[in-house]
Amino acid sequence: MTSNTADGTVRSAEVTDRIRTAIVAGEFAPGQRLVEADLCELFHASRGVVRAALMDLTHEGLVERIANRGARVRSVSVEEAIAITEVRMAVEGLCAAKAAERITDEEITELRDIGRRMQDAMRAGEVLVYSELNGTLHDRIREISAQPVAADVLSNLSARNVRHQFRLALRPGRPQISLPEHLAIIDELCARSPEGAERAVRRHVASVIEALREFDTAQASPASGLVR
Amino acid sequence: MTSNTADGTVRSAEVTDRIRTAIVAGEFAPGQRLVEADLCELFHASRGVVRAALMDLTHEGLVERIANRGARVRSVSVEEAIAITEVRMAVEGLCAAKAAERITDEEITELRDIGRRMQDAMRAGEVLVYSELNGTLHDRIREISAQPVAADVLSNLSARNVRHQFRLALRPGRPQISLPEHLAIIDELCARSPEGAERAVRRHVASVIEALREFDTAQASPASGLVR
DNA sequence: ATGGACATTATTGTCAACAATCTTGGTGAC
DNA sequence: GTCACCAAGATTGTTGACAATAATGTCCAT
Repeated sequence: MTSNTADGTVRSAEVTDRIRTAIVAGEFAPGQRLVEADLCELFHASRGVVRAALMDLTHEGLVERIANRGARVRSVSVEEAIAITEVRMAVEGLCAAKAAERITDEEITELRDIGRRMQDAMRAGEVLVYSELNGTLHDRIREISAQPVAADVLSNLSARNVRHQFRLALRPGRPQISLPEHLAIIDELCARSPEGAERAVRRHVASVIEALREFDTAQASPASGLVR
Repeated sequence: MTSNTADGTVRSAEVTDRIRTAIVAGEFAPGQRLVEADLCELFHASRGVVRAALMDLTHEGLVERIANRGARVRSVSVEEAIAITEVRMAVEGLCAAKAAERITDEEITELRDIGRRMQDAMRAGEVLVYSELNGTLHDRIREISAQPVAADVLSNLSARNVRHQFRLALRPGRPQISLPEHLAIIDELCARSPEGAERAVRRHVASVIEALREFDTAQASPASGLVR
């Protein structure tokens, strides 16, 4: 049951969600123009709500708008994905440090459990399960840190990056690299060491950046340097 | 010459700017309700543009909106100001590190010049000049770092914090504390030391947090603990 | 052919009216 | 007196129509 009105039109938040989903899922390709009238027809909504949705998504960094010239799906270059991840590294480091100070005994067992399940998933080759656990781990650290501003910033940053994030997770060999890093983060948190946790998070995200860079060149070189 | 239309109504961006200015200047007090109809009359704009402006400002963190219940000026508690500043610390640390890697010789002389002028301003007791130089220093570091995402996040964070930032700068004795910290940042940047610059920035922002905390208790205690 | 002025079209920006929703004050039953 | 309920008012959410703007195509002079 959606929050549609009786006549089949949808509310503002719904339209925002649906456009966001479509962008994240790749149904709207990066760079594609988003003409308000088209979206109205597609979602059976009025232009007002579509406009509002586009404004929201612009602030989320998923859509790019130029005055009087319309909106388009923002295409995040690898370069920008790296910049986003660099900031994530700084802020997640902060979260980890704060989480290490505040973590409770129950949360420690919870994180250890997540770590175990990540190991299992990797051994079983369950890439998607691993990727999902990865997400919950990062989320839980945010929550434990009790730093609402950081959580806000991070949710914004990862929204922009979903595409790269996703493609990266599916890279063969990637879980093998990131698993020990994740386990190290969990260890430091459970040892209640703020400095250690921050260091571990930074090491991890630095390795993500490294992988993004490799991904960039790996993509560019098969076309014998003509791309970019 | 503003971007007004012939009949005296104003464009969307104008209204956003004017509301933002009014909030930052304190004309709209924290917690004050912002009724769309009132703002329409005040700025001679239609409700559509006022709504858009409020949405923008909501994303900037200056305004708080609850569905069907309207918007109000977001009141940033000292607690939240500290959280904001903590994130700023992390991100500005990143900027400083990157800036130290990229800084040119011209920029080094420029920063040294800012440092000298800050010393002069403090010796002369010119608090406002000092405060302004403080702002330009932080801005220049951002620019030199060439980290657009970090710049984005930071501009958002400081927009939310203007009020506390301002009150803090006017505190007697504050420049005496922060000046050496600023000079240390400049020194590390000019020495092109990423780690040193990040450390110096963190030390500085940590001292800002400390000052915010003191400010909090200094405000609370005169009322003999009844506040909070 | 080419380049510039002009009309055309596609698209976004703005507005005022209407609908939905929440708050507030009152009324009556208990 | 207090609670639930309902009506009235205030305020936000939505819509479709209209205005303004930028992109595109056309025509004519050179």
